[in-house]
Amino acid sequence: MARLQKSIDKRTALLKSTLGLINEGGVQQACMSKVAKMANVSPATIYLYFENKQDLVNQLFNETRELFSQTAFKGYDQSMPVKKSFRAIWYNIAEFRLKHNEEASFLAQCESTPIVEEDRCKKDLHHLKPLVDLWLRGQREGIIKEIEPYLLYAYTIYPMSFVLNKENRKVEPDFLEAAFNAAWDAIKR
Amino acid sequence: MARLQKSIDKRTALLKSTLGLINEGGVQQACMSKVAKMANVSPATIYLYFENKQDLVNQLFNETRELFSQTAFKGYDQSMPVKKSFRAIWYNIAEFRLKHNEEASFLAQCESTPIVEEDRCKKDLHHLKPLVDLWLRGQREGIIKEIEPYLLYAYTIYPMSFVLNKENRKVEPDFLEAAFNAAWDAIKR
DNA sequence: CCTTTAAAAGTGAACGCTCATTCACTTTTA
DNA sequence: TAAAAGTGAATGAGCGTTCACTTTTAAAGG
Repeated sequence: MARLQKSIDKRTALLKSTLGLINEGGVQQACMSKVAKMANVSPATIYLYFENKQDLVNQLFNETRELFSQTAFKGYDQSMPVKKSFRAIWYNIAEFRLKHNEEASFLAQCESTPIVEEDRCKKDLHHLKPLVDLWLRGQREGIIKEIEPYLLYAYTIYPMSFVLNKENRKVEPDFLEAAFNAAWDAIKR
Repeated sequence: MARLQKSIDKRTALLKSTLGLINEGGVQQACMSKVAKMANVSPATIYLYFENKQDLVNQLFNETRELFSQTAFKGYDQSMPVKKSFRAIWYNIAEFRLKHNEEASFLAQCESTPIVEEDRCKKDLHHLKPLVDLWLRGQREGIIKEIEPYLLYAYTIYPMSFVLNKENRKVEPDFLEAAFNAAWDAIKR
């Protein structure tokens, strides 16, 4: 049991190290020896937990995006009105960008770079299904513009990865509210 | 004269090869030997035109962004009303994304990846100064929301790199107009 | 409770490969 | 004909990955 926990911790440390190194200098800077050193293990140990480097990066991507989705829909209640729901999800995602800074910029890097293999559904919105459904409901209710979810995403969620970045100054509540209003105005009817 | 032209052509071919390779598989896939082969020169020849790989990538970035700025403000007339000017610039940028597909996705990659050295002004809007000035004028006229240029950019220009991508289906005029309307609605008062 | 023991986990050094860069040399230019 | 441009092969560093080996683990036996 303690043994299992140690194993999990080591795996987590390896993922964390990879995350940090990729954020600092891209994939080529995250070499196996550095990842190993940062996680206080031998390079060979990495191969007990991951098939190879690509597998390491893929798993990091999958788990990071899973964390993203979970945060996005934390406490989401479908019975609320469209705008209120949208606001809740939008702020959840903002919270993710702010609290999990490294994870967020890693995901942003994956979106515009061939780091991760999964090309097929890289650009679809599968991981945001409940949000897409919410938009469709909003469209049926005549609240939201009749444009593709793709566009709705581009003008509400996508900008956050630009706006909420670490090199940014402190993010005031006013700033966040202004950003949310811009997002809502972009897609409301 | 013919000699000078040949020199320029060779340099251009090298930049073009680098662009293509980086887009295909990231910086690590754009190795000097491949760049050389694709441009029909010897690897050693690259070093007649560029100091090293980083210099090659930096120059590619600078010149690509220069092309971007020039396209953005092509035929820009400051005396026109704010919305009309904004529309013209927005469509210019859309044209850039569509016509110079490779250049556009390279720039997008640079924005979220530590490919290029120039960290200082990576995230500022220096290369879009006339647009920022236009926004300020719009704010004075009470047409545009009183929020930072940073945010205005995030909700009007930044989304385009997501929306207008090569793996996207054909871009109809209607689609483009819908995207523009979303952008304008996001920032108009 | 302590010792045994075999499997599991972990290791540092080494291998083979690829890459950026250089160099001695050849070709082109005017 | 000498300077400029271009070259293919060589160099050395760094990478991902493997391997022979050591250490740790925890259940079994006394």
